[in-house]
Parts: sequence; C-alpha cells; structure tokens
Amino acid sequence: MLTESTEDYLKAIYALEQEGGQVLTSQLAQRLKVTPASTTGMLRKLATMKLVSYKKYQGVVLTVAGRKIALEVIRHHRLLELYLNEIMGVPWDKVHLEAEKLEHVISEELEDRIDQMLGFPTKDPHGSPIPSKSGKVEKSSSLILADLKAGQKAHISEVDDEDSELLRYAGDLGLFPGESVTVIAVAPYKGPLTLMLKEKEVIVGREAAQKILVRKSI
Amino acid sequence: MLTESTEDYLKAIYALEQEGGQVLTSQLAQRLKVTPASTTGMLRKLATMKLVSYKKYQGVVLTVAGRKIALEVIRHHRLLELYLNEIMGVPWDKVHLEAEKLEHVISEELEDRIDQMLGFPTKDPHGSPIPSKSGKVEKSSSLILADLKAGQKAHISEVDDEDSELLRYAGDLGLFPGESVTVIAVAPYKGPLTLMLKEKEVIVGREAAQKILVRKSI
DNA sequence: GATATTATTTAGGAGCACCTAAAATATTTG
DNA sequence: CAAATATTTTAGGTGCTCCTAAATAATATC
Repeated sequence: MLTESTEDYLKAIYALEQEGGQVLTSQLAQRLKVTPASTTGMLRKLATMKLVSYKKYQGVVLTVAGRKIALEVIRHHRLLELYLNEIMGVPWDKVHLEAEKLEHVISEELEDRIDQMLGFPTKDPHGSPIPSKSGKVEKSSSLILADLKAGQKAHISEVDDEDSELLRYAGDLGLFPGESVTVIAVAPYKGPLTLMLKEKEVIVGREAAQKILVRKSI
Repeated sequence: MLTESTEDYLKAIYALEQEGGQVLTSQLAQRLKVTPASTTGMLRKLATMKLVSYKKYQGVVLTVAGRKIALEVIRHHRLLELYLNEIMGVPWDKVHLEAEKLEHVISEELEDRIDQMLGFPTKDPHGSPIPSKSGKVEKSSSLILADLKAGQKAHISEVDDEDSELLRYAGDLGLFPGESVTVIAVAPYKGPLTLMLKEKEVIVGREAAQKILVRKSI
C-alpha cells in the first residue's frame, strides 16, 4: 500500500500533466504546499518505485503504473464527491475537502458499493469525469467560459472543484454543469460577462469565468 | 489535531479500562500490535499532553480530556459501522475494518449528517452503545451468554465487533443484538450451549458464547 | 529473603515526510 | 555571451512512530 503523501504527489502530477506540458518541481511544490526541496526528495523516491520517470532539472512524467494509481485515487475522489453531494446532501462547495481525506482510506469494496448506489456515474458534481475502474477518462473541454464571444451559446461542462469560494459564487448564480448559457455581452478590460441562463440575465466576473469550462452548443 | 496513532492509543486505553481495572503497558502493546517499548514512548507523550495520567510501572489512566477524545473517536467508529451496514449494505462482519480507517478522517459536519440520516441512533450493528456528542455512554452488560444456566432466558445485547469470524458465525446462527434466547442445555467440559431462538434450536460453541453479551429477561 | 521470572523502561536506530540553508544548474537579460 | 536571476538539488536536521537489545524494576517461587 502506498502512503497518502505518495498518492497526493501522483494525483498532483497527473493534474499538472493535464493542464499543460511538462511538470516542474516548483509547480508541484506550490500545488502541494511543500518546499521544492521536499518535492525533489519525493520525486527521487517515486522514480525508484517506477511510478514516474524523472531526470534532474528536467521535470517529471508519470509512468503507466503511476498514471494508473493517480486515476484510481481520482476515481475515489470523484465518486466520493458525488456520493457526499447526492446521497448525503453535502453542499457542492464542501465535498472536495471531505473527499480529499476519504479518498485514501476507502476499500475497493466500498468504492464498488458507492459506484453501484450512484448508478455507475460518469461525472462528479462539478462536472469532472470519473475515471473508469480500468483507468479510462473522458477528456475535459479546453474551452473556458471567459473565452466565449457575445452571441455564442454553450453549456457548462466543469467548474473547478478546489475553489470553494468560486463554487459558492457559481452555485448562487445557477452556473451548474449541464446548464445552457448564451453570452449577451463581454465587458472590455477584463470586465464581467453577461449571460442568459434559464431566461434570466446573469453577470459573472471574468476571474470566475476563467475557471469554468464550457462546450459550444451548435 | 491529533494523529491517528494517538487516537488509536486513547481508544485502546478506554476499551481496556472498560474491561477491567488498571491498564498495563503490555496489554496495550498487545492490543495495538506494537512492542511494549513503543507503548512506553507513546504513554510518555500522552502524559505530557495531559491525556493520560501515567506513572512508570504503574499503568495508565485516561484523564477527563483523554476520555473525551476516546469517546469522540468511538462515536465516529460506531456511527460509521451503523451507516455502512444500514445505509450502504456492508455486511456486519466487514464494517469494523472499514470504520477503523474512516473514523479518523470524517469531519464533525459529516458525523452530524450521518447521525441525522440514521435518526440519532444509540446502538451500532453489534449492539454497542454509541456515545452521545457530549460523551455519555450507556454501560454495557456484564453478563455473557456462556454464563447462563439451563432454563434461563435472556436477550443478546452485544457481539464483539472486532472478531470478523465470530460475527459471521453468530450471524449465520441468527444471534443478533435484540434477539431473545432461552438456554435449553449447557454441555459440560466447556461444551456448547443449546439455545432456543425464534422457535428453533441453535447450538453455539462455548468460545463464541464467551464473546456475546446478554441481559437477563424476567 | 534471595533468586528466578516477568514486565517495563531506557538507549540507540530506522523510515518517512517534511524543513532551512547552501550549492549547483538553468534561464533570462543587458 | 557574460552577468544577474530564478530554479532545482544537495546537505544536514526535525518530529513522529515504530523497532531491537540491554538495563532496571516488580512479582513469583523456593
């Protein structure tokens, strides 16, 4: 069994790999709130375990084995988020923190039971895809709400699950995954967007709009 | 926040205090599957934290603060056992292990939500009392099934939750907390007991009967 | 009541994940 | 392209929980 720390590093490396190309020590350190020196140490350890391939000063890449573990932990996390929200009624801005601790300790049997109780879902409450047991994940949209132009129609696909404040804000506005929005106006100078959502006008700040993923509707 | 290890020691000390008088280093070590030397170290640490009162070679006693924490962890454990069994359908011989890991990581809010979903229960699936939020616990019965004489009538109050094999055995026989039994015969030489349970005769080994608590019915 | 046995504690160490400070390597910039 | 800056690694150390082996204290036995 791997330690919690090890799993957290793998998960973070996976996330950074998704976001952009190479994963650097300092990025990883920042994300995990540890010093770069600590990160170097862990990367050396992960490399000896063949979970990452790591060359000094060059950044790090997950191996197939490392990615498998990362996806298992992410699967736990997202299933738990959905379970907490849907079955237990935990608000969507609070599920992340709770799932962060639970993800490391649930057994495979409990994972399966949760999966079954939820009807084998494919998305968590924030719209993120739940990796399959075999490690397949749907690709996230690469289009952000902030990049839409006036007149364009789209539906929300994902809202960043780690930012509790953003989630409360988005939730208050009604910006949930699956909802359809049409851009009415985009204010210049990094100003807010005006959206049409369920026959109502909604104004959302640019900052928030940059953390909300969408898919264009035809 | 306390470490998992610390909480486990406090829980174990509490359990041993309940079972019999003074709690000795070696008993604690055995229960926690560590060496006595390790236990001495932890007891010294718990003493500086004012969670136990400890004098070398004299054994250990929980302080009020230590007991409070022990009961909080036990409350988590038993609420989780009931939740896993009742809401998630985890078999009663498997809930202990799962709860053992979860008890250290759930938040107060989740604890409350679980409590509420279960309707503020007072007993876990094995019949053990769930401590209240304020730290009150019902006292367990001190009478064991094995000590009943032929002709006596009683109802099952608790079955040891740590012994998975016992739980499967007891479950197969139908010996659940709350069930009423009448002793038909007690075989000599540490032999089995013959019981009447729901109009059927049931034979249970002495070993198992020693781990099942009962309360006499009038 | 001295001796043997058992229980407990001390001493010294290991692995893990973290830290700070200093050194080494990359990258940017004038 | 050399100097300045930023990034990353090495070196050495901390706290936590565990270990083994040796010493000490308590208890049982003759």
